[in-house]
Amino acid sequence: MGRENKTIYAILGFLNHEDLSGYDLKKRIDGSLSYFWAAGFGQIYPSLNLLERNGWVSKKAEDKEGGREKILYSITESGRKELLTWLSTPVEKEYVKFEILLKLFFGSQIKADKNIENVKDFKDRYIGQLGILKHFDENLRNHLGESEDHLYYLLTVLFGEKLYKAYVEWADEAIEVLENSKKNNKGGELN
Amino acid sequence: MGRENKTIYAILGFLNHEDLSGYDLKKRIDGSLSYFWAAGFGQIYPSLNLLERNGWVSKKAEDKEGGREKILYSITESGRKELLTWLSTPVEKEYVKFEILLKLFFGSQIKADKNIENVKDFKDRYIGQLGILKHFDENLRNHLGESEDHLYYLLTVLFGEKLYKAYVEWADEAIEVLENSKKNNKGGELN
DNA sequence: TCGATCATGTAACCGGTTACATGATTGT
DNA sequence: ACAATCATGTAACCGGTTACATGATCGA
Repeated sequence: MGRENKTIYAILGFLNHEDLSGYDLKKRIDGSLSYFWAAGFGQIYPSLNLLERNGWVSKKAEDKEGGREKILYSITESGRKELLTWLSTPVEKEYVKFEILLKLFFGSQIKADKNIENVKDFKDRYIGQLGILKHFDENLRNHLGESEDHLYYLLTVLFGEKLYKAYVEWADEAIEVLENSKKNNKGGELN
Repeated sequence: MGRENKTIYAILGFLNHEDLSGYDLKKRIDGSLSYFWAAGFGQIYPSLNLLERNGWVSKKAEDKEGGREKILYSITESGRKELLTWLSTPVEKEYVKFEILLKLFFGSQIKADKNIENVKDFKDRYIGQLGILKHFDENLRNHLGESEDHLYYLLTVLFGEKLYKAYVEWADEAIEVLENSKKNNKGGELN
């Protein structure tokens, strides 16, 4: 599972820009990281406590006329140092699980058409996602230069586009291979 | 986290071919699924117990002259039914976390060169993996037709190749963008 | 009035990882 | 003699998800 709570770095990263509450952090994460790094309240609030115990963030209740109290967190100097250290550390190997592949690996046990259907479902999902990413992409390109950050945001979007395109291309190939295998039962011609 | 232990289907899938022990299952998984679905002993043995409690597998001690006892598991009729049902069910949305993107998202906080280094590390890892997959690919193509299974195995390998190629292509683009941003500080020209 | 949003948290649970315990056999 | 492999498991722990509890404000 990666053995270390890296969501704390997502939190530190945002707090490095501005003071935020747990609720705000959730919105920031949902709005920009969620495609490759999601987090729920059940993880954010405990993580904030952990960060505070480590002295990497400090909290203060925001004065607020009316409404529920809001707790704002600020990054500390040692928190900023921790963030920068982590940013400069080489990435660990990612660990990915693809249910679609687990299903296909044992696919000979069911009809080819069923497998094709599963692959099509998979494909359609990412065609939809590609459309969303395209908007992000265009938006970011229009605002490049306003802030150096946008360049980095764009790099993450480019990754998503490459990734989802690879999914879709693979799905098309897989569907073709499976369609062929229905006709010539002896394994189907490849290439 | 996906909310359901899908590793049991990896186990059922292999047991559908032949009776195996927990130890054997680990080797099967390491040898063919581990690129997209890993499992340790600490998960396999408890999962086998769960499968048995559900009546999806049955166990029998294998007679063995000398050496430690070996427990062989066999899939039951209801286990086979469960496997086939799952195989025919549409895949759930996969949930992937990319630490490299989390780092890059906040990349403006450190030197461009450090980010480039991180991306290069990422790239090199997958260039290596691509070499390994190429061997799998060639091997499988040479044995297509021997069993229908090989066609399905090949589809999972094709996925890996597409995926890792996408990683590498993105890395090259990202490195180029970051190199450019070092020269023209105003965000770097894209396209 | 009613649902959405703002806002903070806790508890139960589950999947998965790591470390540990145990001990025989086989190959160098 | 010693390391690797065969072989089965347990316990502690951790990251993460889901559901629950609570209550105010704001717009339709």
